[in-house]
Amino acid sequence: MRIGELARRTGVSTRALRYYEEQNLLTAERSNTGQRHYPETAVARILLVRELFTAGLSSKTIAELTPCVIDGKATPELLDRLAVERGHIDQHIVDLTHTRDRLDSVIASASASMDTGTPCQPGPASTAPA
Amino acid sequence: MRIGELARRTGVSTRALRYYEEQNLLTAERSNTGQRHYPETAVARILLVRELFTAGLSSKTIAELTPCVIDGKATPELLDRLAVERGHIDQHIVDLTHTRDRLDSVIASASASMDTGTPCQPGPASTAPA
DNA sequence: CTAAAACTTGACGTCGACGTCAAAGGCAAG
DNA sequence: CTTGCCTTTGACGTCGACGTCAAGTTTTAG
Repeated sequence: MRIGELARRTGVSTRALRYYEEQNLLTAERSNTGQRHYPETAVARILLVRELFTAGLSSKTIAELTPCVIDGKATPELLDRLAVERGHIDQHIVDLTHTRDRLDSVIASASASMDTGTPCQPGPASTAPA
Repeated sequence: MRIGELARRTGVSTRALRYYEEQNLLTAERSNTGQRHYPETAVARILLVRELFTAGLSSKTIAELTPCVIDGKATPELLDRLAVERGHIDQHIVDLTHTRDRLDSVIASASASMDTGTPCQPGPASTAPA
């Protein structure tokens, strides 16, 4: 498969795919005229890379970890790095959950104040009041 | 309180604080010589702003929503925006949880393969195999 | 064979959240 | 008054993940 089809099938731009290759997140066979050719497995690989980008990892980190995730090439150091990144993601989840809950209570009290017509005395969830 | 103390107490640089003001995330009194002076409540406000930045909101979005979160100034439109952002955060949590679980299974199978000495046949969690 | 579509490398542009440096003015201590 | 830290505005720099031309090949459709 060539780069255009891979782009369509993954929803990732060709520019991004070339960028991924440049960052060693992806390898490609070359035809004798220089065009990239990808195997079917490239699709899953791209989706993994996207997933890790979405999780906030940098291309450098992804480049270090994908061999482990894809091929099961795991050294103790890579497993450490993997655990560290897992920890970051976990912390991010904790933070996001906290923020979401806070927004929920803001929405709840704001909705209530709109219902009652009161100017919204902030409830116990607000951090602001002195 | 002047900008330096606020910076120390929030762990945010003075540059960032001026940037926040420029983006209308923060207001400051000015002394007759032009120096910024903040009330105690500014500390909590900064922490809220940081929380929302961490949650992936842009300064523009934060500027639109903080009046609602801080002062309870809620119009139906703001409540909508708030709910939309809550949804984004929620989706992000779902994505991150999925990625974390995937990393977990990679770590588990990689650890197992290191224990057994096998070259790590990917388990049911891997998306890669054709 | 020819025109269109797809592909190549190279290089500059973008955007957001600041970092960093510069030049100048403010403020409390000795 | 001067020393030294704090603060001011202004403006350019940065970094990552691409977007966007540009100019030239290659592949495909007719």
